[in-house]
Amino acid sequence: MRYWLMKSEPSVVGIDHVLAMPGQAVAWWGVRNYQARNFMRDQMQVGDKVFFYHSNCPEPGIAGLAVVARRAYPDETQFDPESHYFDAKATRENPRWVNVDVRVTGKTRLIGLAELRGHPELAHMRTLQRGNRLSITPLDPAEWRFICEQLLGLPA
DNA sequence: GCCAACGTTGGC
DNA sequence: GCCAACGTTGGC
Repeated sequence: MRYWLMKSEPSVVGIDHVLAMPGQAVAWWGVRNYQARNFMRDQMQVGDKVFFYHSNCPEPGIAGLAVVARRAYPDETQFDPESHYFDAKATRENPRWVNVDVRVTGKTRLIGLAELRGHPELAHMRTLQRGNRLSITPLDPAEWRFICEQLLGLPA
């Protein structure tokens, strides 16, 4: 079981959008970075725990809890010529991009970036590192536990 | 809108 | 394989 932080832009898919979906689950489409893709393809398992992070918005930060609900499978948007995420080099036989499904299990209070940065226990979180742009990053179990227990008052 | 940081592309 | 040019991310 692994722990992840996954970024989404709330103007595209925010946590409230996902909560309104059937099963409160969504395909994590649109990832076009190889490192992030490889995390989904090679490491993410059903049941892995996820912080749902809102990025590129007025209040960036952790907005909710989620789990991986389906293992990686081809991202449909790569095959759609109308999509911004279309990839001419991807084929059904040889897909290049994958996504997992993520199911939101609950909203949390918003833990903003400044607050996250303020805790020495989280100093090594990948998302907080200077220049980091990865939209999917692994978390240490200790980091997960700290955020759940100390910042959210929830059992980890 | 700015811009730092990083990733990708493509000529050589 | 190098690396300059360009594109993207994402906080501010």
